Amino acid sequence: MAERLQAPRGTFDVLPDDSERREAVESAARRVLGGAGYRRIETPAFEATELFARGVGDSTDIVQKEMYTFEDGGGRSLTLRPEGTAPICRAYAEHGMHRLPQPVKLWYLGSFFRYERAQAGRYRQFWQVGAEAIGSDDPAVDAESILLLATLLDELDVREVRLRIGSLGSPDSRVAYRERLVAHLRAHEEELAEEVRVRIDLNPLRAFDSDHPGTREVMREAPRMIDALSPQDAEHFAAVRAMLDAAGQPYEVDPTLVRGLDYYTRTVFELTSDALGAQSGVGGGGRYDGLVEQLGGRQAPGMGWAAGVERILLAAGEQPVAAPEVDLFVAVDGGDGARTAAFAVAAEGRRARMHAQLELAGRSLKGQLKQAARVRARYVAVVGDTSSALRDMDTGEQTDVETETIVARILRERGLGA
RNA sequence: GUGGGCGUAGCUCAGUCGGUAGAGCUCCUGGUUGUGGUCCAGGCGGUCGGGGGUUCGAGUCCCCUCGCUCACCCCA
Repeated sequence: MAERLQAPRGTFDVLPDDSERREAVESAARRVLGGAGYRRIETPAFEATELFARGVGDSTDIVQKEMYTFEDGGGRSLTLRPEGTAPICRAYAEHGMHRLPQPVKLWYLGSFFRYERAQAGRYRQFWQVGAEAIGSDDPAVDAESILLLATLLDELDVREVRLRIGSLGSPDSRVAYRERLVAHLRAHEEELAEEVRVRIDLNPLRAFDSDHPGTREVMREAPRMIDALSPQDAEHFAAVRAMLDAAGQPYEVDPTLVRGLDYYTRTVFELTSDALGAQSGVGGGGRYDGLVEQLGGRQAPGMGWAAGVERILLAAGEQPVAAPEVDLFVAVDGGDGARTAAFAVAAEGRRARMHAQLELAGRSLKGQLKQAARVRARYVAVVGDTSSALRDMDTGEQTDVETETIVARILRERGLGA
């Protein structure tokens, strides 16, 4: 035998037994997001590398080391999409969606790619469901967006969910704040962890996440973004919180909440589940008021989030899905004539919109009955060379019938006929 | 990229001090009832992740390597 190939590291097959639960995520997303006026969008699986370099940010881990980048036959640098927001902003600009009633509300479900070491809840190809509202900076957009994700997770029975929110301010106050933070870190450089020191200029906000004792001590005294918000940003944040309060949505304000992508402004949030392992983030997002413009469109504020399908499934309880019922299983008890006749019976049943299955493996009659029971068939037609029998699998009753009348009989008995 | 754990049939696993590979489940066949979900019997199925070494002999010991997995990091 030749060497057996495996799915690449960090990827997985969705087998039939798993696919029903994933479909439940999709239909819940359609229900929750569609119900709020979001419409589905699909963008390409790969994009110009430039899109992510500019949109996500050069200093991010995603751009620095996690992208699947390749050159196509025409010498263009392309990248398998590592996230969904930048492509959607690109589409917004490309299709002139600023002419539509604002905000334009879009949702998506698809797979994304990041070159990382796989672990529980983290894969190289993974699926995300996401929502973006572009074209309004109203705090109601932020609150509604957050609430929609919380609702979606609730409907999918994701366990032990916690919501944290914060605000990063707008670019100018963020730049000023950043300078103060860097100065503070510089002043205490020798007390910081090595990896934090290396990133002082690249991404000083990361220092808040460190669990290094010396660093934590330094960060206790560090200036916090949330205290440095401009009056307008502080007001925006307060409005978002007031609306979450009004909706009865619990949350905690996390002044150190840092998201790993550069485009965020103002509101950021994260939903985590304690039912998960180390990768406890189920979904998160925030506002990105400068992104569309940065990608060459006209200025348009935006707000959105993404949630990991695998993590949703991991954090949701096991929910048994009932196997679908089969109306008719057509068994063969005879030679070639019987086989052909059986084929015709199954075909006729399907034309009558019945769920009909045919014996396809040359099993013994006993084996065929076993198979019929396995697929939860309601009736079994045992088709012979000259005559046939129809068996009710629930009652065990079996009657001899003309082969040609099998489908009509079932339709009559089940009340499926016209 | 760095650590820890683990790699024996499709799946879950056993394999004693190194002696030449087993169970349960699944699947197929037959019997029990002329044809199902019970029970019984049988069958299919494994280069013991791969390579090298020690040994008369390695699934068992040593080295290397690959893979899976959890964690760091980061995020969905």
